[in-house]
Amino acid sequence: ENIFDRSRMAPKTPIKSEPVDLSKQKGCTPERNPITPVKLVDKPQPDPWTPTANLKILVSAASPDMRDREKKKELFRPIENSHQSGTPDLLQYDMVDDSTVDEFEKQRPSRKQKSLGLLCQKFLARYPSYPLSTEKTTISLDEVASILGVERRRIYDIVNVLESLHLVSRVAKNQYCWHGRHNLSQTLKTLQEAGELQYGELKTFFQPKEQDLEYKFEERKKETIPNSQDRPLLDFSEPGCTSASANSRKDKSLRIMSQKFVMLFLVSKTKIVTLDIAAKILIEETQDTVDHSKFKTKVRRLYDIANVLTSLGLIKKVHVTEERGRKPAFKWIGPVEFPGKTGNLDGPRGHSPTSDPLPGTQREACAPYQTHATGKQRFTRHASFNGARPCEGTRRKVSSEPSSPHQKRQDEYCSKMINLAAVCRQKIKEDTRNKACATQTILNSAKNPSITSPFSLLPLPGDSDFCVNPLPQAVFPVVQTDVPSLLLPNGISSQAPHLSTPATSKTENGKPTLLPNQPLLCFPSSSLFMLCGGLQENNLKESLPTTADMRNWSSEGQATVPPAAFQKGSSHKYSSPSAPVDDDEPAAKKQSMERSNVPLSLVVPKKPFESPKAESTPGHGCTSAEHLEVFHFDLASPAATEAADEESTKLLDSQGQEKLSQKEGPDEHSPGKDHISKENANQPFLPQYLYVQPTAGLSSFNFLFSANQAPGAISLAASQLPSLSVPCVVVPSAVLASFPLVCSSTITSPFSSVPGGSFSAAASMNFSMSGLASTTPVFIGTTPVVTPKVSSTPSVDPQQPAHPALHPGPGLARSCSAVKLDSPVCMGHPVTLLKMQQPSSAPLTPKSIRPARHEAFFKTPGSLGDPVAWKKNEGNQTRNASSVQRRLEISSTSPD
DNA sequence: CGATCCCGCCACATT
DNA sequence: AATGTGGCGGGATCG
Repeated sequence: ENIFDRSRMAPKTPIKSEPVDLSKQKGCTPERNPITPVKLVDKPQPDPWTPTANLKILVSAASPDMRDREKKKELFRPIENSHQSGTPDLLQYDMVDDSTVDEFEKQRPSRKQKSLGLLCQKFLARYPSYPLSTEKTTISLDEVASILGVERRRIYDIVNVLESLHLVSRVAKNQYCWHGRHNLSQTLKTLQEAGELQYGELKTFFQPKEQDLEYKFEERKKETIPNSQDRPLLDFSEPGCTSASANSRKDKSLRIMSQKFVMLFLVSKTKIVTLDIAAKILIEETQDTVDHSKFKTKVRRLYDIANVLTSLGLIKKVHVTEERGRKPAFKWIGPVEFPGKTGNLDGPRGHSPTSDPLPGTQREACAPYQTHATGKQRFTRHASFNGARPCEGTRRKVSSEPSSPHQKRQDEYCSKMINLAAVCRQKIKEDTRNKACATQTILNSAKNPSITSPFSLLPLPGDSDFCVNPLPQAVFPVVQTDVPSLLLPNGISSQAPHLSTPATSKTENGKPTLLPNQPLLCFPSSSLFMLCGGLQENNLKESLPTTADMRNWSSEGQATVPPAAFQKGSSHKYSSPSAPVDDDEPAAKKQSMERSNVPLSLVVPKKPFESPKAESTPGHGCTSAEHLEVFHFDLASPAATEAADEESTKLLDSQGQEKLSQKEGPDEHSPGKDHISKENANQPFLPQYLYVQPTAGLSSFNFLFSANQAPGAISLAASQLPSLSVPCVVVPSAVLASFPLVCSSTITSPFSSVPGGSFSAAASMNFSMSGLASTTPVFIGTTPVVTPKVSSTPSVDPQQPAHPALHPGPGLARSCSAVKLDSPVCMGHPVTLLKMQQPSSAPLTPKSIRPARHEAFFKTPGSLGDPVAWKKNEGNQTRNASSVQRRLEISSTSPD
């Protein structure tokens, strides 16, 4: 409730002012910004996902009853409406704002607002992309449905797809277990392998170009591919466990379709799959017949799947123009190469191996049940681990199928499938021995939900996932290695995916070392979004959704990305240094915290280096501190970003720049705002950069830097960090400052140092952050300068340019390297940093600094609220704005 | 008008 | 039989 209120409050204010304010203040409150967007009035559309979700959640929390009632319509509406503004939603109820908003929006929900994609984002926002291994999150369908205000049926659509990727597993009746993205890479890899077998031949066909190809494709399909019907090809999932019986029902076609759909992407050279081709392929045997109706239905389902995958940031919608015309298609934007083995997570990168060492597999699936497992599955699983039994695939046959006639075929297919599976399995094993092991275990464990945790616990090779968990052991050693891997994982829902891409870039960049650094960051994907959303409101939202953007960044930005991945992992690692134990607890706590925040899940990374300090704090102290840190982190970054964005946007926009945009991809977005949003999105990444952490309450420091690495910058950071840990710290303040700044420029005051100029600087910083620069701090300094640059052009190109300029910093460096940025920047960074420190810090002590920060933050209207509040999650939008502040508070607090 | 895809009926599975 | 799942496709929206 508290949260709720608070959020409301804050938002409200901003809201009120809305347009006007914006124009005036510009920076003032981040919140506003979001609101501003509202201006979108026109309908930004971007979706509010997060915000809305938060709102809903809040609402539900506040009054379940209301929720139910309103649930569908009313609730929705308001939310939706508000959602534009994001924050307002919550508020919506009251508030003047409403009136305002309502006026515009009110009208009706608009179908988009109820879209599966949006719903999925909301759903994903509720859970951490990389939950700690130790904890298991169970999902109650009814609960989620009511919270999100949708019918349960819709939740099934989401969960089924997520289940196909092993992000969740069914535990029991109405209960699903959230696994997060830890095993995503592994799952994708498996799918890719399976896809090679099944569709490898067709690869060529995928190219959209020719129809002819398509035809061929189809033909082959028939031949080659077995019919479908099979169940999950892959289903790694669970092992048989239980019942075998399971088989029942047609296998969830949606699940199978989802896997196949993903496989098509993974085996496609272009990574682009048009809907019609996918539908044809997926129709399976039916083949010829292909009734038009059937085709139509299939396409419908693909849209459902695509919406979820898009929300996950694995694909984005594109259009391929063929001779005939333009056809709807989707492009894979998730990780492509999976490191030899495991690859987990990393995905994005493609590079190789990062570290593969890790392997981690982890578990994934819990196997929900056996049910599915069909023969094939079995194999797969089996492969994974024992195999054994399973039921056979027979069940299927029996079942219904309209086309019983095909049974034979099916059988054949099944056998083929099985063979394939076996092959795949072998390959997989070979490839990833480790994985396999892990997987197996996982699988086994998977069965039991609880099991999972064990995995995590286990250090195994598998853990690689970076896991988070790995805790102690892994932690130490791992650090670097792990980190990278961690990075990979982007996670995050929408963001995450994005991240992944970036990750890739990272990899490139990276040096492994760098990577390690990255780990630092983590941020909850959602959180980011959330934040962003709050700030920018709609824009942000959009950004989120659009993974594509993310990609862009990543690709361009290079670095940008890593962020997500690390999140948790990184944090862990860092923290780990201190002691396993600490890690664990903290981790656990974190998780819990995160989870609660859900949206925010961050990981906090603690720095190993610091760890010592942390340790001092150890346990609880540490934990708390850590958490705090984390939050700060996350928040900060987001906030900063947001702020930056806002300001920048505002400023820029006004000027025409926007461009901060960094990277955004040129691709899509066009509108200024969009850009912004992108930026925001980027921002999330920002996190990569730095982090500050205060470790123990003490001083700590924090800092951060970017994951990305910036070579130069990074180097600094890295070296520094580790060693320095302390000194560097500064960042936070900077960050904070930035935030405030962001918020509104107003902040300047806080910033004291910066006033006017600084202000701008601050803004810039934000940008940078978002942009990529990992090094946020740097940015600051640099930023200012950059900012101007930024103005450069509008969007597209600008992005980078701007950023580069902006970023210069270390993170930048990375980015530079990768992207266009200029390296020079790097140089700047250091400097920047200094600046940063000075201002804030001069004082070395973090604490002292902090206060200042707070002030700044606080300034913001939102004000703070308790950390707790935001913790909760939702309310995000509102939070966004406020979040920043809160963060600040927290940070300060925590230390305290 | 084609692309999307929400909505929810209703069959089948599970309890 | 009740309840959980989820296939499916009509038809509303969107672009």
